[in-house]
Amino acid sequence: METFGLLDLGDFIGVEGTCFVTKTGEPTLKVTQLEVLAKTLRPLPEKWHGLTDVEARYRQRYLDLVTNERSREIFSQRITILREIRDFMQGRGFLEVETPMLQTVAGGAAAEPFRTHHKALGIDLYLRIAPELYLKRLLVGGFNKVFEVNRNFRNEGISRRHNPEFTMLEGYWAYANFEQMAELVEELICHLAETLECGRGLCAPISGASLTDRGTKAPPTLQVEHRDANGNVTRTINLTRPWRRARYRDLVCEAAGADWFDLTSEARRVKGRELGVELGPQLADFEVTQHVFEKLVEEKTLDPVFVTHCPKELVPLARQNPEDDSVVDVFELIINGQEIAPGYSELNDPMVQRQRLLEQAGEETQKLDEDFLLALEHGMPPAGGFGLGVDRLTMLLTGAESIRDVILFPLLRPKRD
RNA sequence: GGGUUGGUAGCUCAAUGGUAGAGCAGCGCCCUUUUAAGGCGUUGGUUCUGGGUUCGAGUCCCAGCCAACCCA
Repeated sequence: METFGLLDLGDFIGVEGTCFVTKTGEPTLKVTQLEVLAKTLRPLPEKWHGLTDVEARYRQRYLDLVTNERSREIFSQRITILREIRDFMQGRGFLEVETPMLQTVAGGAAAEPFRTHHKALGIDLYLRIAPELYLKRLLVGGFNKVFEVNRNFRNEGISRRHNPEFTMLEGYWAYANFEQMAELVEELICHLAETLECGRGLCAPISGASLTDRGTKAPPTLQVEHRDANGNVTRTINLTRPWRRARYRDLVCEAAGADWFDLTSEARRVKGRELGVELGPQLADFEVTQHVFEKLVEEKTLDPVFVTHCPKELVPLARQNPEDDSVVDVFELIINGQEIAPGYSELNDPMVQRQRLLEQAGEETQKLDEDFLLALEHGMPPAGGFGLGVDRLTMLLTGAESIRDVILFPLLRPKRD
């Protein structure tokens, strides 16, 4: 019994005994054997306030998880999301595949890669910035429905929305187009939202997001509520289907005036600045419009919108629209003020693809993935493709304000002392 | 990369330029229905780092490190 006093909060112990209820009604154990399984040397953070220092929460995630229930809950929801993504995609006949993380050419996106080196081969390799070019090789190989959910690496800045390594879902579907991909993404995200609602009884949110399914009468609604630390709803995002589809051009006109595209270049700049958009002097016309789009449409859009018919300058690698060659057959899904998922009718013409990649590579022809182009020359079926950032999706569904709150060990600058 | 804010005990936070404190945790004793928190007592500090101003710096100034937020 003296040893009991030597125990500290945080020790792991094993006990044997019989259960009983005290006269005050408290269920308890009459302990006959007690064994220390592990001894703590350091005290846990205070249990009432928990660990609130943001830096400590990220650097010593284990303390955050031990102390803060909300944090455990977010990661549990993330795990559910990943499991349900796989279940959903496999249920629709997509094969989950694994493609190289180490690539000789970092293709499939416009981003700065991380470089590493293979000793035995004596060559530099890149950590992938996207799996796209390998998944398309699989389309050539006859895998008509494939997906991969795994890490991408981009050697760029760190922010509330960016971590250098992040988890991406990409899916490709032969003989489908971007509109069918939009449908698929819409069903997938709604499925995830509904599933998290089901798990609610086990891990009811204290703060952050909750999902409500209001009313059994038509039309049923599906909403995500984001809450602050006091549990007050700060934002409600309506995920009820069907989601809006709108053309890029129409959305710009809604925000900046129906005559936007009739104005002269100069008049557009003036009007853009009047509307509060900062516009540098060197911008091309399509960039001016894009800035207006980002500030006045994207950032203000809470509920889901599939933006279609985007100008080809913005998405140079996509397939052009058959009726209007100034726009491309893609969608950008916007929810909660940010891009969540792009989708494409994929380019499968090897000649056009080579030309576009050459233009993109410019002087740096070593960036040309000849092996991928060779694969296309063997014939890739027309296909729809999409990408979905799992971290940002988790932020949306859990109400996390920072990507660091949905990544267990986000990259921080190391402490020196 | 630029701007703003912050960094004090294990944790949460105080401290007009004038002896670095409190609550919780810890430790000791007492009490025994204690949904964070029963009572009394008590230990605990390179105030992020390095310079400077000053009789005197946690506080003011400069530089650096780390972080958060905003902007590019």
